[in-house]
Amino acid sequence: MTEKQLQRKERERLQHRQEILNHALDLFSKYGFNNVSMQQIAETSEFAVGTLYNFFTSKEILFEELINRTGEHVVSEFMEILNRPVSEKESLLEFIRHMPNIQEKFGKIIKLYATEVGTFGSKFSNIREKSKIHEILDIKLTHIISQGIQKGIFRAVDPEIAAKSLSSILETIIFETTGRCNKETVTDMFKKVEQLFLEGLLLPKE
Amino acid sequence: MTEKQLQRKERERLQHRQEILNHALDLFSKYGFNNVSMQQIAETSEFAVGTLYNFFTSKEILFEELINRTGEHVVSEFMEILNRPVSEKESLLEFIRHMPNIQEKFGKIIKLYATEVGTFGSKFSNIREKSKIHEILDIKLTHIISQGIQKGIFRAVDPEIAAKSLSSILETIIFETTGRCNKETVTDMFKKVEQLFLEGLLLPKE
DNA sequence: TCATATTATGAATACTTGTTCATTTTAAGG
DNA sequence: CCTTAAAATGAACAAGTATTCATAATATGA
Repeated sequence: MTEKQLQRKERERLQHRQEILNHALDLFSKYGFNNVSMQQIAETSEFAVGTLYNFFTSKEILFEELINRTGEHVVSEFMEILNRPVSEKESLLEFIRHMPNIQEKFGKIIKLYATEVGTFGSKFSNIREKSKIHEILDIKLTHIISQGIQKGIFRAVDPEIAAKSLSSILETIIFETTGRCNKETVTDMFKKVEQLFLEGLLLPKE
Repeated sequence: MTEKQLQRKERERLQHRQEILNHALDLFSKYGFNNVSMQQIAETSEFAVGTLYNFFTSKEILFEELINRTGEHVVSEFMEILNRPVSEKESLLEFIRHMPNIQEKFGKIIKLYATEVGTFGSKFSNIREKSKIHEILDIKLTHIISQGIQKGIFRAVDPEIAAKSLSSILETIIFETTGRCNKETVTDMFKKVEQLFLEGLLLPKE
């Protein structure tokens, strides 16, 4: 077998693997880990059950691969935005403004992650640290807000609660819109978060 | 059989039923619907499996009873607070300040509800409208904030997003603290939400 | 104490679903 | 065309668990 053919075979194998992961993500994020059978994943991705087991040694491993692989993408995309050398206010602004893209690209995985790993994480033992979306994001946001307070840009609120507050409303919107709304609606919702979060609720003079 | 004895039997039966529901809530909220077996519920509540089926025709029905019964309690407690005849600002304030009690009494059910019904609600067909915690709460909060804006108490933010924002940070805290933190810690966290949410993040003059 | 009705029991059953593996299909190279 | 290795297949198997039901325990009233 020539070198080129080996490469093609390798590519095809990866392609098939990815196909399975994609369909699994679709199903898991819609119905939850326990409500999707290997049969269903096989049918949907047009392979036989046995084939799935040529790629993944168990259903749990398949799930963990999904989370680890995609989770790291989400985290690195978050970080890329939040590490840009701009002011703390700009940083949060850009973060919120990128949310429609994040939702489009990663809505399903974020939903799945929050539902399965966030709540019953103990069940899955091989989730890599690098893909722990929530923890990493909250730490980073806390740091940014904390800096902003020190510089007198933000009010002296509790940075950790402010970070959690931001990440939880963003997650809620991702939850509610993924697989249901068009991008325009989504963009509009995040725009409103921007106004709410960066301007505050109460009028200064009451 | 005398009248009184019938009443006692009836009371005992209800007592047993409640016992089962209590232990089921404990288990479900810790491990999730699918990760708890009827055997486990039976052992924990010190009845035989068969006895559970004298009270509930199926595992699903048991779960739905739990959600319906307790869900309505949660909703009515929320409403009692939010319907008091005080200003919009006071209303939200009292709501947030009651959260430690809510968490103590209803943390488990709120967690369970969000995890199972909120995300895969389609699986359970008999959840009563009256117990749809999220929907009802968000509508009420939206209304209050909307009123507050009209009266010039609040900034002109989007009321629906503001409502979602508040409810989601409160839910997040309930998630993170239930079964893990003492009441003092919990009270402290909600205090910080109060400051953040009612005073706003950005300084008026920057 | 006995007869009866109600409630509790848990071994047995039925069904779902994750996993395996002997067999078939595919395709590259001679 | 034949050989061979890699990949795909899906029927069969294994394990777990929801549910049933014949039997036992319990309590009531005569």
